[in-house]
Amino acid sequence: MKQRISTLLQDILGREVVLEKPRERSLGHFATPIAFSLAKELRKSPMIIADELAASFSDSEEFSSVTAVKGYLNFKLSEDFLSEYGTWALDNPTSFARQENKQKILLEYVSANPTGPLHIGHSRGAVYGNTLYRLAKHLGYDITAEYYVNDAGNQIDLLGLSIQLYARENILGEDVEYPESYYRGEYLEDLAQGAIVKFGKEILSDTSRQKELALWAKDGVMNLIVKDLSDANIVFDAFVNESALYSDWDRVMEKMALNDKNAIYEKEGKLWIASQAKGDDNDRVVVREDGRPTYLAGDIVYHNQKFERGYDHYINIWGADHHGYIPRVNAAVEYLGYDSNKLEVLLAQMVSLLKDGEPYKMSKRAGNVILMSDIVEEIGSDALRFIFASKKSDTPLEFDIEQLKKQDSSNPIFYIQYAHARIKTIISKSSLNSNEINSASLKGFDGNADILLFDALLLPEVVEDAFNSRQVQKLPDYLQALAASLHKFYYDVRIIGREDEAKLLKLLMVVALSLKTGLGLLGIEAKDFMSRETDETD
RNA sequence: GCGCUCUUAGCUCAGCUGGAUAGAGCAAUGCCCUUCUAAGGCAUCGGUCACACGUUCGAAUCGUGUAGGGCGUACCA
Repeated sequence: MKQRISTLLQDILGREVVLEKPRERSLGHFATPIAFSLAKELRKSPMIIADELAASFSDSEEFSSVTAVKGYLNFKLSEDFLSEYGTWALDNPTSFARQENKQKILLEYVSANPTGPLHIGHSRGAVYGNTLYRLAKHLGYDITAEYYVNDAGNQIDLLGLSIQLYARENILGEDVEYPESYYRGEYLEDLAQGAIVKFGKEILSDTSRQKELALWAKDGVMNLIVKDLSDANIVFDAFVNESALYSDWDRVMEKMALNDKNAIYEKEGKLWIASQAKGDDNDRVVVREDGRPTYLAGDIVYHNQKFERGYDHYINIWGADHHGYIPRVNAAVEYLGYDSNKLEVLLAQMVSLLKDGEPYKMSKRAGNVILMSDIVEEIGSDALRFIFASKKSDTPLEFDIEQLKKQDSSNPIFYIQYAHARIKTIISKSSLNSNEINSASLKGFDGNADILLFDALLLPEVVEDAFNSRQVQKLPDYLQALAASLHKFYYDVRIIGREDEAKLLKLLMVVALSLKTGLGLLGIEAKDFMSRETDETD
């Protein structure tokens, strides 16, 4: 809608136009401050320019009025335009807010180490990434969601060791020293018990079999992670194992050397990548003195593989504590002969939890982590998704765990769900059938109904803007505002029994479509009915 | 020290390609159920947009500086 208006204005005014929301709804649907920017070159006052411009829109199908107020140009869309659009949306519900985009995108996110279940910090990036994924799909992009499994390196050794220590302490009853850096948590119990069934008790105390134990256990941990994710409606298209990449290492190094013979060099018995020459602070070690590759080595091979698979654009979602890592990966991508501008790294900032106003320090390796699965169980996946999707991902977020547990109006997801359920209830209570509703027109509203219609039809712009700007929170913000409009309308107008009942119901159906589509993009299912819980037993 | 980033209402956050009176939710206070679910609506309260200077007809938005917070500055991932 906005797109169409915008190009229309460009045709008439002959230049790019910034469209914004007017200060007040009564002024119009769209506004532009273009007269101000023209004022200087035309050497005329903005007021006069705006008046002149307004006059040039005298006969246009799309607008019912174009007015100049204090230098702003305000546009009011015509009833025909809005009615046609709303009817089209109801007739083509699955096409509403959809687009065609040819671009192929590879999205990598979560990629948490397979050393324990996901915690609350991971879930932010997970929700953010999955919401982007859903938006992209809806907009027609060919997008693939991928999880990079770091199943090699120190943390895997540590997993094996941690299981053994846990088992020796809690199952075999030994007195062991359990250093801070080792993993803890209930899941170790299940892994240890599983290991006994699979390998026998001996493996729990045989230090030479740690690796074997770990390699077996990581699959179990991945199952936990996959379940945590799917409980929050997050599903991946592919998993790539770090361990499977190293066979490609020699070829990738040759590839870099072919592009730039100084890309990789040897010093002090180690292999380094000359990332400083590509904007990093220092050069980085990729293979240690003992021949073990560093984490970066895996990422280099992985990114080479990504680019060889040939996408138009690559998006990585990383925790904010990895931001210093971006230059070295970019350096590697360039040494591999690819355009690092195609690689976009989005950072999901830290989540800090408060409990009754006190900071709640999270550490994955301490036992006191807040598990994603616990939160999903307590407040539901819908509320979790909504909370993370409604905050800008690149600013640190702080919230009180007690607030999260509330299931009342302070939880905006209920507010939106309730709006949708109210519409469904009215429609089911009306004596009109769907034919009578669908054949009504969306014209000739009084009161605020036309504003509600316009609001509901804004979804396509919001979806597009939310994805393009990677500002996912614009969608929940919009849905909340739309729900507010609906609730107000519901209060003001008693629909059943009015003579224009059919067209009002049709209007509500457009609102419901917008809410349902929007919620779906957030991975939340719209409810047709909500039963109020009376007495809460806690 | 250096790099990145943040600072907007009591709290959590929007707004930032410069534009009309800086917004929402929560909290607080007061109203509205003989009315399609009150999980709702209405109203009130609440702000020197961290501070200073600069650019501009115009700055929460852009630039510089200051203060304070977070993260990074690994041959950990």
